Amino acid sequence: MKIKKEVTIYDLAKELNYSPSTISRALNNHKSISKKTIKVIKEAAEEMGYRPNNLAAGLRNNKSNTIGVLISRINRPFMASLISGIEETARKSGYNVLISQSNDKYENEVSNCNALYDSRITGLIVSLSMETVDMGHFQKFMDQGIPIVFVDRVPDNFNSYKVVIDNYTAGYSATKHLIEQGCTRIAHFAGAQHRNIYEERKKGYLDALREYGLPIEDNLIIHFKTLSFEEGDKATKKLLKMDNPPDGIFSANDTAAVSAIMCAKKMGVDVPGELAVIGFNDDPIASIVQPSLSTVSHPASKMGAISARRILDHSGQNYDTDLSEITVLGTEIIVRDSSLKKAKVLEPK
Amino acid sequence: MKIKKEVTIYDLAKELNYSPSTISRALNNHKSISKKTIKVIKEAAEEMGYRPNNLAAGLRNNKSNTIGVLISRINRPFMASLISGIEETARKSGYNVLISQSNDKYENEVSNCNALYDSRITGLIVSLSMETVDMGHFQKFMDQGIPIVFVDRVPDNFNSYKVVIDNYTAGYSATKHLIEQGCTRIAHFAGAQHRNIYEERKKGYLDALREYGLPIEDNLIIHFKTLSFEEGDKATKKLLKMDNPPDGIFSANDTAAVSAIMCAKKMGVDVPGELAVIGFNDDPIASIVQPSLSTVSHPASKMGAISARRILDHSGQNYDTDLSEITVLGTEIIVRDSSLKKAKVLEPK
DNA sequence: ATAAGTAACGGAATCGATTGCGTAAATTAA
DNA sequence: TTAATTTACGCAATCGATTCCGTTACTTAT
Repeated sequence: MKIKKEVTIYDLAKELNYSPSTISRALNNHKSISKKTIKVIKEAAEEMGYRPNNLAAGLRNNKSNTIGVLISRINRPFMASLISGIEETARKSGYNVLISQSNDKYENEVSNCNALYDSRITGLIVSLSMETVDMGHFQKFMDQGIPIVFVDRVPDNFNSYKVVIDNYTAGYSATKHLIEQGCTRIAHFAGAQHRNIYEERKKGYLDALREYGLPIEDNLIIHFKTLSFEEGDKATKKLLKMDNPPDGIFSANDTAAVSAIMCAKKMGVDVPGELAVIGFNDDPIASIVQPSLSTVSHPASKMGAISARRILDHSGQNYDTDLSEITVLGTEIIVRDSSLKKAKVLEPK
Repeated sequence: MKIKKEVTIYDLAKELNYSPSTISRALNNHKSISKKTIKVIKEAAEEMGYRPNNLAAGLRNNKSNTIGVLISRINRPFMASLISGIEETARKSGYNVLISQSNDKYENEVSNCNALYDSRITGLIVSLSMETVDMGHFQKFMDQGIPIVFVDRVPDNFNSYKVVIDNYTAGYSATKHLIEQGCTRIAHFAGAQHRNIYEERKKGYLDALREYGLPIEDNLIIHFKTLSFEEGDKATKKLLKMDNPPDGIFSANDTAAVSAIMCAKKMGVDVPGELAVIGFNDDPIASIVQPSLSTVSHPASKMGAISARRILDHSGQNYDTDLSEITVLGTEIIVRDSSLKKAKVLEPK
């Protein structure tokens, strides 16, 4: 089949006896074009099926009205919601969203980073891969004044926009909650400690224990590689077989927490009676598992929306590489059955 | 801070005393450039921090090495996996992925469609919104020879590439499975019937009943609007309060199926003893709910990969608008506890 | 009535990479 | 040795939209 010729502003110009400059200005509502002319041109454009060519405009303006997103994996509830929030906000302002996943490999992060740069994105939103230590691949964005927003998994040795939750307080509160439920030997499923989020959750856990005068036992702190279901199952089995098993677990994610609940049940250990469990993220599985999983809820979609807004609002601003602008969002402890040893205390009105 | 000047092929040309043509050809491994020159130019490019400008190349070639994705919502397990598969395949071939979500609104689908078109995407992958009936907004892609791949939720009045699962057979098999487990009054949670996937799942359900001589009872077929948890809960309650309640449910998705299980448990109805349940999709919640949910597994990521490949392989081909090329993928019945009334029969080796 | 101002538009360069066509030099064939 | 290729490049147009400078025809102020 034959391909129809695309309609350009030159075609419109010829058809309407105007210059391409006027067509362009009219389509962009430039003030030096009369209302009447704008109306005529826009109607003709509509009728002739004109569609702007973003590549041409982008080349001329050296930007593409596109936000690049660089994350580890799309098919995780948190990440999917994050992207969803980014996409919604971006689209409202007429921006497109380019996505890429690193699968937690540094190498992929670097090459995806370059691919996004080559597309001349307006800004970049990043959640670091597990492996990433060096930040060199982000420098070219800074050099060009292209804003970078790190979200959730952020670096601490690189200045830029950052959107995070207060992982320390969340970890502290989750642990405190278990303590208030009567737990005295609380284990922690910790994530890779070079990623800020896991490090801070652990710090919160440790400080809560200290504050309540509970001993810190190294063999109750399990360092996970990926916080997967399998890892969680194995760790739980090991913990529950100890001579003096823990009576609570604070897991740095829900997947491992759910595996702990299911493993405990299989081993005949009562949750929360003998083992209280609290997770992190509020994934869908948290409300489905039985007993339902207490957890820390993450405003994922909102984080995405804020990150996108950072980029949209940045336009033309000067980039101060000497400081970071950090947005910290609150979290919420969602108390469900897996941690509820005592009856819920009614809040005063 | 000052913005560094970007390095272009003209800068390389000046620096190395070659013409821009030679630089361009060298970077693209054109055969008329000597190996030695290519090596020299590429090394200089690397050293000077040259990065190609996709906008410029795209404008010249009238394409952007970008695949557009238009779906209803990103934060659904199936969709997230689909995109993940698309992204992986696309990136391996050096393509970027632009995403947009319609939130199941026809209006959004149309405007996102235009936005993607304006970015001169190489191809479009679409899963239709719930509302979409008219297909006019896709015509401009056909006119330009830009391939469209409909995936999962596909139209039947529009010729193009299509990637689907055999929803009819899956619905048939799921229902048959319940029958073989001894169910005689099987309810169906049906989705919106103007979307092919739900229509076919229902057809499969109906035919299985017919084949086994079971009566079709209209009051056992519940038509859902969104197959949400709440809808499922309500429907289940209604069903179980009937004088002659069903002994099995085939739900067109897992969310509603899980809600049925939880609702039944709350009402003291044994699953699968008094009510066997099977869902669709194999979402993560399916293996977490107790009893674990039998379901139909969807090769989501693979569907994404195949869709992307369709577009990558299409390049330059002639578009025959008189036929559809349909790829049908198999599904698998995953038998878990929610449907297992009888002991599992061992397969012959 | 004349200078000054403004409204409405056109010309042409520009963004960066690609590529058809042309050409000089080097190599091979005869 | 000369003609015929082949190798290795350069020139300049091109893609479509934007925008800096004009320019012309009107208004408005004085």
